[in-house]
Amino acid sequence: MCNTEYYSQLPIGTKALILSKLYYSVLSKKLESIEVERYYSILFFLKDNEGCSQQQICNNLAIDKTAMVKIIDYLVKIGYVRKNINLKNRREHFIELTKKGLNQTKQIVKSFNSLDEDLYRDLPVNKQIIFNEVICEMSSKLKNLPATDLFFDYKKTQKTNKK
Amino acid sequence: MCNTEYYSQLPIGTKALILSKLYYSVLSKKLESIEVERYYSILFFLKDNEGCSQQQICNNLAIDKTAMVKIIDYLVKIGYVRKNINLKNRREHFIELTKKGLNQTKQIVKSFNSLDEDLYRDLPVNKQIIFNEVICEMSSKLKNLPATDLFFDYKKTQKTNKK
DNA sequence: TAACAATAGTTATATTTGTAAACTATTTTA
DNA sequence: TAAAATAGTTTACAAATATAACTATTGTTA
Repeated sequence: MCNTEYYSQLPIGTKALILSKLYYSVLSKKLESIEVERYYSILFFLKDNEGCSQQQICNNLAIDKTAMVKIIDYLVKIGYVRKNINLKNRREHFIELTKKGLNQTKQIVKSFNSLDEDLYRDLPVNKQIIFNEVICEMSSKLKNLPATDLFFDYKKTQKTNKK
Repeated sequence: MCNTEYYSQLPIGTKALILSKLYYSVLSKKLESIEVERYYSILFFLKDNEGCSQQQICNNLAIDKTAMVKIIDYLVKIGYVRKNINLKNRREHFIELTKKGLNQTKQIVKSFNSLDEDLYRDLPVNKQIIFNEVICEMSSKLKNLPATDLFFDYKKTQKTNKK
């Protein structure tokens, strides 16, 4: 037989995945009027971290760097961001929001914040703090456990030149 | 300029998404010896909910039902699950683990549990409880907010017969 | 009870994302 | 200076996501 409210018995990672799916589904609804339908978290991140390199976005948001190339290309195409070579380290590209991108991103940030407020409403502040502490600690613990190297470049190139 | 530890300032949904990515990346590493490389949460769910319908899995794990068809087909093909028509409601298919599937799932459950234990270790029990309360409450709140109907079939067919 | 709506699952299609490998260009290290 | 590491790109393919239309079955109601 099948429980209807099984959520609380699920593993931590599964709970987190479901929470994020529900969250982004609600957020997308709130942001239907915006041109972009995704990449909200990247724009959110860029607003606070102007002139970031692509790799820094990847590291902070756990997104693969080959996926990031396409995302940035798309955001450049629709005029949300600009790409400038770092003259001090010509491998790096600084990513910056354009005026248009910044305007749209302000709305995105507002939606993120209002949704977070909805979720924190009626929740005692000490519980909010503990929730944040715990989720941060868990992510930082996980970063130090052996993983399939999905997002980070931990010596991916040890098998040099295949021949 | 770019912070290296920006995580704590991210929105709730983004934190949850990153946590789940890190979690599954570590879990996959632990389960490298297992034949399947994904669908761990579905097998975990089935172990406690034998004879579930596909729709019930979808509702509980927030997975789209068209994706579920392919996943179940695959799990049937590799001999992990069985599909039986519910004779009391012939639209429904009961999904059950086979002996092989159950054996593999036991290892999967073990890995989930040991990873959760790692994450809870050194964390006071009251914080563990609050974390779970909060994450459950948030998911249940989100289910009651307007969303793009990704996973659930809330009157998707209101625009009848297109003509 | 006949028409209609709702539900469970399927198929088809298109787009996006995930993953791996190999690659250029640049910088760092030995 | 040669080798290794880093940042980003390209290609190719597998898998996930999203939409729409579909069958079969069950529930509702005029």
